[in-house]
Amino acid sequence: MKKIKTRDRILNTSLLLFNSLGEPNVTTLLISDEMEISPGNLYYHFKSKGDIVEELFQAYEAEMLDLLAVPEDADVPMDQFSFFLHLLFEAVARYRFLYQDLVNVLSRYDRLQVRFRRILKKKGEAFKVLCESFRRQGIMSIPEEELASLCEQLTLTVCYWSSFDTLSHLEDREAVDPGRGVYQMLHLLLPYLDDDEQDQLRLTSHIYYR
Amino acid sequence: MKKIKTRDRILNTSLLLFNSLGEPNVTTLLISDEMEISPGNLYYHFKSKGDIVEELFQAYEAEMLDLLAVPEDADVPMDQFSFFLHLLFEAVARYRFLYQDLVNVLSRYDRLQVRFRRILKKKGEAFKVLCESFRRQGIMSIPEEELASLCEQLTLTVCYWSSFDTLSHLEDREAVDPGRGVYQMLHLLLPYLDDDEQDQLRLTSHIYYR
DNA sequence: GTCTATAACGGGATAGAC
DNA sequence: GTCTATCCCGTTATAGAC
Repeated sequence: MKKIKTRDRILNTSLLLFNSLGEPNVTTLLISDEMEISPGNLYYHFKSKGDIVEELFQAYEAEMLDLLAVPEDADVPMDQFSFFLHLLFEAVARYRFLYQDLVNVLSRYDRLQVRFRRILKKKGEAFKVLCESFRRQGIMSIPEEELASLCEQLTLTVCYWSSFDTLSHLEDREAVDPGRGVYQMLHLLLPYLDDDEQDQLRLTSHIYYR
Repeated sequence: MKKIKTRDRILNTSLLLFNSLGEPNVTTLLISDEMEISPGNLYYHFKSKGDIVEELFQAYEAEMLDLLAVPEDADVPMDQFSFFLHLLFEAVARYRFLYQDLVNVLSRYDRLQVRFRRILKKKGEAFKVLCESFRRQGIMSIPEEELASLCEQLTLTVCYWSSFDTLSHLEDREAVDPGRGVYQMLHLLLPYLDDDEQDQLRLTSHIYYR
């Protein structure tokens, strides 16, 4: 039974509160209050609120870059792709405070902007690589121009699905079932797959739809 | 040469500043400063900042509901649909401050939430009606379940495309060319259209791509 | 490392004169 | 309708004792 360092508790509590209330609505006072430590103590560990945000962002960035390191020339089967999507949505959900107030957060902590853009770009590239793998395997056929458009659409959907889903179906900012996002993403691919693969996917994608 | 009422100037200036700097970053002082009136004067016309936001929202709501009143049983041709999309994106662009900080704005002015949700729902329904019109005309074929998914995707894209586009391609919060959004939306329909219509659309959609 | 107290600042909003 | 002056409050951040 190991005692968690205060510094880490601050990070955990902040992430929790940011995700449920939205980063702009969470004050340093609220964080320290929730943890039952003094505000001064919090500022002993972090010199500013922005530092907390940045450190959380760094963790997010690391997880994402790790996940997005897709091998160029592997033949990825469809079910592995679904799994990949699932991990992606889970990572996004864990740091959903970033996405819920994306423009706002990036405008106030502007050093994050370039880094976020880089991740976004990597997402698009990962989708490109994966679709090309599907094409090589002969289970997907799509004209070049439509491929670009599709990858943009996939990238956009990873970003905004959970906000959108919360907005249109739920009351609060609770975590959303990542499955619905995966389902939606798979349906973007669906029309470009060959017939066998389509039927297969129609059957399996229901697993994801709660 | 008619003189514009101060009240309206406040609304115009606010909208301008909200769109370019983000609503959370715009203080009532900045608004009055920009107009070269006193802060007190601003508060003579509006009893709070929230009232300004609400009135702008109301204008947005009116425009939207007007636009979304799609007749149930009309046979809408594809190029009219494109035009509809264009108007939609323009309306969104005019009030982009709402979308750029959507969760944040809706959480701070919570009376807007239900109303925004209602508009969102109407968007989805409008797309449903339009797709069904395409089906009736025999230019589109899509299974029922995929149709639901497609309409959600269209709704999501109307909401977030401009934020996404700004984020991934531009520096500031300037207005985005609505054409790219229309292009992207049309590409979502593309795979479900019959061959003739697809070829047609591939040709015309280039108009929209800047 | 942790506390209490408080400074410093900014933004929303009001009072009252003109 | 418009102005100036000011209040009030929440939030970030620091100082200094324990």
